Amino acid sequence: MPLLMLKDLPRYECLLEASREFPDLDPSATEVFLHLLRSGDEAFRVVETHLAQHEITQGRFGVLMALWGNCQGGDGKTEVPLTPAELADRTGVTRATITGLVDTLERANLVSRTPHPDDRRMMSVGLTKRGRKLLVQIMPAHFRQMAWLMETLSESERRTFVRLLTKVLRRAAEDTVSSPAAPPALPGAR
Amino acid sequence: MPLLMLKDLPRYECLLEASREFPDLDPSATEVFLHLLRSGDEAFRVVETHLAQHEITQGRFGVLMALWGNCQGGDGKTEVPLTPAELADRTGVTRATITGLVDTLERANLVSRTPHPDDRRMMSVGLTKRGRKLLVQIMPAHFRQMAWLMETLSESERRTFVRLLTKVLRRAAEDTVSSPAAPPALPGAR
DNA sequence: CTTTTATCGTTAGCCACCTAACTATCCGCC
DNA sequence: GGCGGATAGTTAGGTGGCTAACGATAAAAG
Repeated sequence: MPLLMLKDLPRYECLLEASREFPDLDPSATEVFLHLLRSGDEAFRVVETHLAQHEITQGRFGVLMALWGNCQGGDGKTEVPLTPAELADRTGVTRATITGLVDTLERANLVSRTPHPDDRRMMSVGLTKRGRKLLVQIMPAHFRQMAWLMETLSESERRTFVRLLTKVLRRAAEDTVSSPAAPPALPGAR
Repeated sequence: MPLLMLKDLPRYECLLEASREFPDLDPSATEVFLHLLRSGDEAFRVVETHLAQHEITQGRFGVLMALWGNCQGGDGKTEVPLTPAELADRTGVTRATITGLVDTLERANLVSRTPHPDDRRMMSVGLTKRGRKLLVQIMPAHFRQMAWLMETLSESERRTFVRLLTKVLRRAAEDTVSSPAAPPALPGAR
């Protein structure tokens, strides 16, 4: 689960010292990077712990929320059954993973699979009554938890935070699209 | 792998709208939370992709770095063999996981297990020559990648960023230590 | 109409995480 | 000295992620 296998982050002086041995090491960049992964892990752990009380993992929750579909789809009426491929697309995991998650959720009677009416290759996955009920039961505390986690940040800090996170996100996204045969220099050194 | 099973983050208006239906939902808090997990995932993916070229996962890299031990231990001489329990402690995973990772690394001849001289219950895990060589080979590009990822942030932005990340980290840490029998109200609603 | 190509969901097999239980060893106490 | 509890590492079994390959179906090409 942890993205960052490092419990105690190195002190800045350590990074500085290491940067003498390794000129490529940018102390402040490394510091931000490590803090980002560390904080993400911890924030994740907090909500994961809560969801676990309902036998729900982050992956299953992602599928349920996608099916719940408040916004995301944006077309007025919210809850709409989706195909596994659409679920994979929205949650960002592979179709194979969706198969497994839907298996689990179906076993727990939280979603149901039905053949797709138009295309016999496809399935249609939708929330069951029980799934809907569980979501309604879980969400308030889930939302409260996120709110609690960010309580110490002012509105202006939050805006700044989102701006910085977005900057990194965009930068990281550049790396994906980099040409397969990489140009001579840095961008990820692929 | 992904902490956040949600590829496209909801627009702020969506969160605002949803907050009318769910009063517990704090739009700006949720926005920060989702961005944090999303950016963490992406940053992780970037370095993971690089490490994968050397048949190294983030977990194995964590173990290797712990054994390399620049700073962390802090006692002058850097590289020191560690016991599995120490590795687990420093990397933040269970001893069982360490067993698996060390198995893999040992098979690849990057680390070696030897009986601990003082205590026959313990093992002593150390880098092999090959492991040391691989690290020296990997690290420069790894450092460059982190630097590249943060290149768009000024030094002052980085300081702000670390401050905000630390704030969230500390808040999240509060949740762990919360009394098993929780006090009446919120703190994570455990 | 037939053949190819693309797409769907699933399967099989790998990896790294977890918890719980186990064996071996050490240590404190009588 | 011997015995009970703590601690070491491992094992067993579960989960959720991945890739690669598959059979079924649909759509495009001939």
